Amino acid sequence: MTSESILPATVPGDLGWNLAMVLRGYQRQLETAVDGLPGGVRCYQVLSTVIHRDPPSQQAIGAHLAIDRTVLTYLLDGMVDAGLVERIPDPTDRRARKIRATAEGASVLTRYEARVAAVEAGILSGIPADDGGRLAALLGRLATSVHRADPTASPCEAVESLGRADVIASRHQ
Amino acid sequence: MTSESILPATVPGDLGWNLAMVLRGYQRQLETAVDGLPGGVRCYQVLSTVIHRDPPSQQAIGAHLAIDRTVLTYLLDGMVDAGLVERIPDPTDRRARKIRATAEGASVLTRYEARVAAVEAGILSGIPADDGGRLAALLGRLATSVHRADPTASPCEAVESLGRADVIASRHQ
DNA sequence: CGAAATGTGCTGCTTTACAGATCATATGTC
DNA sequence: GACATATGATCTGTAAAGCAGCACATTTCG
Repeated sequence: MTSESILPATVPGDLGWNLAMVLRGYQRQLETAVDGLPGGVRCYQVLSTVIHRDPPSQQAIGAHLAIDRTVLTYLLDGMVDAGLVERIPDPTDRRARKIRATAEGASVLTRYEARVAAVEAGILSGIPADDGGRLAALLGRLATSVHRADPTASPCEAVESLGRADVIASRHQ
Repeated sequence: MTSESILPATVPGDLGWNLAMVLRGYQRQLETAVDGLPGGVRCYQVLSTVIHRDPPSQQAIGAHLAIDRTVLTYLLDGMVDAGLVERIPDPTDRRARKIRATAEGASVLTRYEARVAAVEAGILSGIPADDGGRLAALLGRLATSVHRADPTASPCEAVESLGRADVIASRHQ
């Protein structure tokens, strides 16, 4: 009862509706923004994950993005065919395949990241700029907490602890 | 370039990842919370929409919840069979079917709303309480703006303007 | 060396969403 | 009033996506 006051005047279920509405609008715009990539939005997500988080295996990618292993297989097939990434046998564990971005994959990602950033800014432009920043920051913290409580997302916990400031610096040319 | 500063230190695509992560954790918990309803989460959403927003037709429900007309048909079939709602020919336009909740449907919704509210509070408990409230409020405003910019969601614009304070009052017993 | 465990790829099944046609009703025009 | 067109709902068939299960290669443990 005491925690009721933290919620504004909404109906139970509005949180999910709001999340779904924002995510749907975001993903629809993103679909046009990543037009040309084999596999659509997921291709961008995989490429971004590979470059920015350097996951050790396909399983780590799938766990991070909630993509089924079997789906990831043919998704990566298309990306390999397009020359964006390559499968390299992990020298330390030859069962696993290390997914590494090619030079073209890196340049393609840089190009598309500008579009994606524009889409995100466009979505957030619906509310005042400082509120947009606050929302993005709060959402990031909430996602981290949800992610931590999620039992299925254990493999990328190690990746989570990797530094991110250097990664961000690298994308600003 | 000037709008870059409104974004915190994130990679382009993180907004979508954060949204998807939170929504996925939310919906997973919700699935267990609405266990017993015919149609799962969507049944709850439809029931909540019918009672709280009083949509004039099935089309309005589908547009509001982004449910395809054909899917909504058999989803409502299950709800009618369960005695939660009933299809009433609209006297003003007999092509349309007015979906009205039965007395049992209303009581069922009230019961399940407590569970859903608990899930939402649990999700938001991952961050400080006042931040959770701020996030929910900001997300609501952002969802409204996205919704307004969404051309496919026009039919429920009229419903949007309906009062909500009375609805909230009624759900507190 | 043998046995269990793990990563990956392949196959088939189930569920789900979407497009098209159909029927009933409403609206506009003559 | 008669007709053509538009809209809401339902039904049918098709396409896509996810998931469980099996198979193969490789690692790790006993």
